[in-house]
Amino acid sequence: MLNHIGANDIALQEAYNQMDVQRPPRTAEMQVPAESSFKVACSNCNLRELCLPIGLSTAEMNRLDGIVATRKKVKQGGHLFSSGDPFTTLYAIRTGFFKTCVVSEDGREQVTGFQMAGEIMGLDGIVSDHHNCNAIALEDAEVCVMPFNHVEDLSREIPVLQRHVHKIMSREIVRENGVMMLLANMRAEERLAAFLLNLLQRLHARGYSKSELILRMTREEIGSYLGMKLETVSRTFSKFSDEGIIEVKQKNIRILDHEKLQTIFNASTC
Amino acid sequence: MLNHIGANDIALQEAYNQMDVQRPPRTAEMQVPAESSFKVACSNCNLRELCLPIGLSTAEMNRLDGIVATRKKVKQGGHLFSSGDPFTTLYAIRTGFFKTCVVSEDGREQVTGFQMAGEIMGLDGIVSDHHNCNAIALEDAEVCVMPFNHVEDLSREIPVLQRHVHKIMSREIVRENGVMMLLANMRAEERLAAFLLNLLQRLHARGYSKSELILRMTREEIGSYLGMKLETVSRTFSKFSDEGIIEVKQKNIRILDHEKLQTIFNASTC
DNA sequence: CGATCCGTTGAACAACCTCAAGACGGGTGG
DNA sequence: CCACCCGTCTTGAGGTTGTTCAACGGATCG
Repeated sequence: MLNHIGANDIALQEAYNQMDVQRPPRTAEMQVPAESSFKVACSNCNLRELCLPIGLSTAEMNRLDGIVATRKKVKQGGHLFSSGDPFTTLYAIRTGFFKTCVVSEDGREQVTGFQMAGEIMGLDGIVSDHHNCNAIALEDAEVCVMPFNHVEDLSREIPVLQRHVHKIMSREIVRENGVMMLLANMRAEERLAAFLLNLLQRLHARGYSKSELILRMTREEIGSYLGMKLETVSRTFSKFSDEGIIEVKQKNIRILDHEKLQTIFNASTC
Repeated sequence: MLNHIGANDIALQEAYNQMDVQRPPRTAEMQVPAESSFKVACSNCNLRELCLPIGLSTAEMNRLDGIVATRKKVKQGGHLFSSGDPFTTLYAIRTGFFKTCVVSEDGREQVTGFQMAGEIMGLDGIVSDHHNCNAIALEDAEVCVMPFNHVEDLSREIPVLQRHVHKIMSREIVRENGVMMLLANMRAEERLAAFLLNLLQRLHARGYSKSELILRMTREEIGSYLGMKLETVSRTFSKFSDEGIIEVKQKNIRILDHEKLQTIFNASTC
């Protein structure tokens, strides 16, 4: 059930359990203009198991290297793409953290997801050739630019890639099914527990601790995603803290009782 | 915005405006065993513009005929597939009406969508090779069975089909984004207005009236989809009725003031 | 024609929201 | 280096929406 709101790395969690990468501190020197870009190769990217299918031959891998046209840096707060922009490419996150959100005519913003390294963005644009949401960096980020025509061309020649693309889209559909369940059926505490567990799972798959995390988004953004007001998010954090389940220090969260969090998440009998 | 919760027929609405098909009354004779199936062809199916890409050559069309292995009838209340079933095929609805729903461990059911003729079901199963939701017929139905391996094989040879498959999946992602917005941000009246307008739009695209519809689902199923209790659904229907916006006679709904419904849907300033 | 499911309505209640005030922390400029 | 400022977060009090529980009416179907 947790997987329903999970990211596109569920099956790969085990493979990454032994990783112990720590995110390097961001320094001023690393912040280059948002539009700068340069050539790269997937075949020696340490995230390739997150983005690409497994079991490719060397020849196929070499062909796939061409799938990433360029990389692109986005500074914190910058838009990778905006609703209404023409759709031409998918993006794979190399570093950084994004939110995607839709905005209704009357200005209400709905965060539809949070994305981290190895996850794919832009799938919403395929149906209408225009993006349907905003993708905004919550910290300085770098993405791989994958022209969709090229993805399709290669998919026709590499069945494993074709299946992989289909799985990524299907996974997003299933994730959103889980969010619907969360929004329609769960109470505030269950939502927040589900949110934290999901983030922990995805971060753990990337080599981070299971018992600590840094929230890259504000309380308001969490609230938007979970269908509750920022005050309720804050109160629920406080409640968890009072109960000794977590320790909250601003954006730093330490998990003290993972099991209890799981129990809250599973709670039907409230 | 309405399109966010729309079905996979948005772009085709205009093409179908002139249709004037009325659903034939269901009789006992039409109800055959759920498992019966037989061969058919897409090329002369009157729903092909809803299921299939436009602009195919005759040769391509002939190849595509083979995409539907069989048809399958499902009786009201029957499961087309269930969560956990091995995934092998997609389904296109020929006649009838379905709901898809996920069930959490603790037994809470969440309706994730309602599907009608020309719409595709089963995309949720691709990611894990197992279905992730239940698809249940809300009236006697018939679907086209399309083995997914075959869909993929043909997609590799017919780029237009490949793109079409991608669009269908992207459309589902965008639809669910809209549902998230609805669940997280809207009040009961807005949700129900959005729901009615969406159904009307999709039915209209299939030749039905813009001012009348028959609900194939119960108040509870509507409530599940919209994240509210059946009592609230009923009360909101009554409220709309009192205000002269609609006329409610059990499952029969007549739209008296389409514009007002639209206004409620758009209402930010409540 | 009775059983059952479905829908409607009322009244009390709870969860969450709204509004408001104040605390904290990081960044900036003097 | 310190003071200030702004965005963010926390907490309280009171209000509102939607839920819960319950009873009843109506439709459908064997």
